[in-house]
Amino acid sequence: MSSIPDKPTLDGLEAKWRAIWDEQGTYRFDRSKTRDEVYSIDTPPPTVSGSLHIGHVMSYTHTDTVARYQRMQGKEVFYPMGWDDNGLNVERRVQLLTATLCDPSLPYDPDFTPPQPDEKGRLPKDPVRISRPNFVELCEEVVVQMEEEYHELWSTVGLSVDWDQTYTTIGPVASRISQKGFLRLLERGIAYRSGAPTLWDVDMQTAVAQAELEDREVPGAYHKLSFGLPGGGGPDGDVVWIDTTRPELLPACVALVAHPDDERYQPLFGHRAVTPLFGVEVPIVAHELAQPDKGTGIAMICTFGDTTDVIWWRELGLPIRPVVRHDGRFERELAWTATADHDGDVWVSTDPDAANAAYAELAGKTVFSAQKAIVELLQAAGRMDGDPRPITHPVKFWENGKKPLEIVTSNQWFIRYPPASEIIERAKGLEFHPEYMRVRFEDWANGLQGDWNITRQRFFGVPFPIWYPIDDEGLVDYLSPIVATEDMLPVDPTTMVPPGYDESQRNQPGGFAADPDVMDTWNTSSMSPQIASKWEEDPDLFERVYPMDLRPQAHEIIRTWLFSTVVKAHELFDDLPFRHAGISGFVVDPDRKKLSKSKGNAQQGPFELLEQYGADGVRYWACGAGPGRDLAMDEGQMKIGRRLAIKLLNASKFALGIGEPAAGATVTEALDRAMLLGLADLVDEATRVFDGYDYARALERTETFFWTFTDDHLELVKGRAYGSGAEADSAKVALRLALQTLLKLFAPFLPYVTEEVWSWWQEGSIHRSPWPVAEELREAAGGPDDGAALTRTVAGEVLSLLRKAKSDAKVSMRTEIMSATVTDTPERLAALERARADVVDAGRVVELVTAEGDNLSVETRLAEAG
RNA sequence: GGGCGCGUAGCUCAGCUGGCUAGAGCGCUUCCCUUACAAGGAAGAUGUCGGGGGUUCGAGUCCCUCCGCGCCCACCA
Repeated sequence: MSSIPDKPTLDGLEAKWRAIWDEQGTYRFDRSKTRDEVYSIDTPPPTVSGSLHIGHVMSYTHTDTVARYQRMQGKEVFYPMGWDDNGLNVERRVQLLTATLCDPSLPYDPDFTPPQPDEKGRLPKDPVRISRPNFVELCEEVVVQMEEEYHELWSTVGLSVDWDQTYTTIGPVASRISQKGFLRLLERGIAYRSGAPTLWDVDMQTAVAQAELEDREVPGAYHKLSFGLPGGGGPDGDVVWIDTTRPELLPACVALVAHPDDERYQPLFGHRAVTPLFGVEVPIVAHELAQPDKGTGIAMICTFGDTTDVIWWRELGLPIRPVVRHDGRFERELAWTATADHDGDVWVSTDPDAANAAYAELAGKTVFSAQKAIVELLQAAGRMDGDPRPITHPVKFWENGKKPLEIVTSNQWFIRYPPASEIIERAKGLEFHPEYMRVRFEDWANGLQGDWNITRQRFFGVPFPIWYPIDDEGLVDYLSPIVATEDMLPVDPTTMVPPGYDESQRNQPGGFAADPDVMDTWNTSSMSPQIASKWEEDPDLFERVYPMDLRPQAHEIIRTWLFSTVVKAHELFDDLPFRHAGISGFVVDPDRKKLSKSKGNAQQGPFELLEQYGADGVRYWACGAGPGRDLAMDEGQMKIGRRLAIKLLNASKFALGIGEPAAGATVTEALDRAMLLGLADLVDEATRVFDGYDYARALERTETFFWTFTDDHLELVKGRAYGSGAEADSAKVALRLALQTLLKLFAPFLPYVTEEVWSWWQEGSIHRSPWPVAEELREAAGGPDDGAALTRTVAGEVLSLLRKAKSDAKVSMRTEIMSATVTDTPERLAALERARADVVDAGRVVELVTAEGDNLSVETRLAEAG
């Protein structure tokens, strides 16, 4: 407890209280508490590759208000912090920051130092190729720097995180848990390895999961090609015209497809067509996904042009003719022959010489160049109708990628999804805040196509605890994995040796080879509840905090993080990983566009804003948006928040400065009772909405009450409070009780200023003090008093009119009113009588008379100015 | 194409299960150094509650429809 400062200020509060909270362990998790006494939060581990922006501050502040509320409600809050330093994003950023490129074939160089920027701060244009261990080292260095930045940011914002409970998604605990989850699913056949068409980013040369896709509108063109129809029977006789945007995939064509009800093509089903240039016979098949109104109504199926091709290929049991390599270029060596050499040979042509000549023009080219080349060939051969017709169409990209995705075949690890209905049913036990966000979860479950590919052909991430045997001829058997045992975890197969082998057998005939890939970052993030609560690492802790109470997160990652976490817990624990999902919106600029650095509309960094408006001011702005709502970037609101904090300082100084009431004093006066009863209602509402995760409304209601409290109540009672006797004590008791309550109601939002004021006159931290109880306020007010509410209303209105008289007369508020005549209904006049002395005092009225009338009016005679 | 959300004063938003003359703050106008606060205070002006129907004694609040904005999803030859 300290004294009340003469000149209260917000300056320096952040540094002061951060240090004290840290030193006193205000937010430290007390692990003597049991699960029912604990409120646990599955904090989103921020991706440390991203640049810090104000959007982070908003959503994390929301979670913090809930954490602080629950703590004051008596819960022991488990509020850890993780760092997502795993995955492609980090890797890309490290490539950019250090001008390096990972080349796994290179040996480790212990003396490597990354390229240094020149005098203009620029890095060399051509990246230096380095080994995988060197690259991982660089990643770890960059990640540590960014974690420090985030820690500083969160700490300034005032997140009540327990900094002893931190984890990283690449650290040994996370790796072990992630790998263990994988091994358990592998045992049950839920994780499996399979060769399948895979969405592939040709730039990064890695597989990409469905959840990471986005559509982009890009220019393309229809090309109308003619296929031969040896038997005739088509609408155009012995040829059939198809439209395609991917003519370069003609050598990969495996069938033509039309809708089963399409009368134009029904005669062709079961017959064969011959591809132009390549002379390959392909079946003409029917499938309901073919759209009669698109192009000519009959399409070529290639392996693979888009995801529809994959569906057709799978459902119609077609052969595969892969032509695009993993680097996005056409295969160099393909040869067509007149007859099949052996069963299943797909490179058979009616005119192999022509086919091989045509393909020679494509071999080794990028998809883009190959398209130009094949158009020339088709036009020269008279197999194309006119020129390409430009269109704009949506194409799938990796959400962070630069080039359209290709679909290539490759061996990958998958996790089998349960049926959508099963996941949706499981999620019924999860409360969404706001509830309407559930549809995004369910839409995603219902739209799933195929299983979850968790393999990434990258270097920085959690590796698979897997090796593959090499036979005596040196061939790796990728479909017979050697699995690590759980006691070996975490495993890096490139440096560790599988059971029963020794290092000398690595990459040798009869030996073993490491799985070269790493896991999808979401495969690890999806176990954040288990990682934070240290599943099977610290069973005592796990018991106390798992499953979690709250998963806070942004709506954009419902399909990734939320979905995969629910699926993992469903499979591994047969339960939900948390009970509530608090979904936050975005920070948007005034044009409603998502705020981001890349669009150049994020002008001020978060540290500058925190410096300028204070953490409390920024938090006030952040809490202007309820769950799921977007929030406009608005420095004006931060300014208001700062002003509110200053007002709290001054109002508190005043209320406390009047002095303490006599021991045993009670609240007797109508205005005091009414104020406390109103406050009790406020407590009820704030509690109710907080329980429903509507922190924004709790703040708004509290703020509204507070301004009325300072503008009217304080003005009305200040004269009486300065006096002595029971009436003065009534005011003092009520003021102190109200102040204590309001500070607590504000504490989750404005942790610094409320703690500062609390420290003037109370022991301990406000953030560990109990949340106010409405009934206690009602008792202090002496029980219900319906009339008091009217007294409060009428007194406030009359005071306002008295002030208006002075304002209209352009005189100081200190000017005396010689006489004031209040006209109103008898009932309201009676109510006013209970506060007559307070109104007279606050309005500086010499003589107050009343007259009955229909509605409120006030006539005044002012004293002479001067 | 399907779905979700939003559209209330110049700006940012309240308005819960329909009910007395539609609210707050910012901004704006006028005024006030009043001993909690001039990084303040008082007072004031400003709204066809997106448009059109409907239910109802009564609708910003419920139903239908249209328009605009945002987001999510989509099998995109």
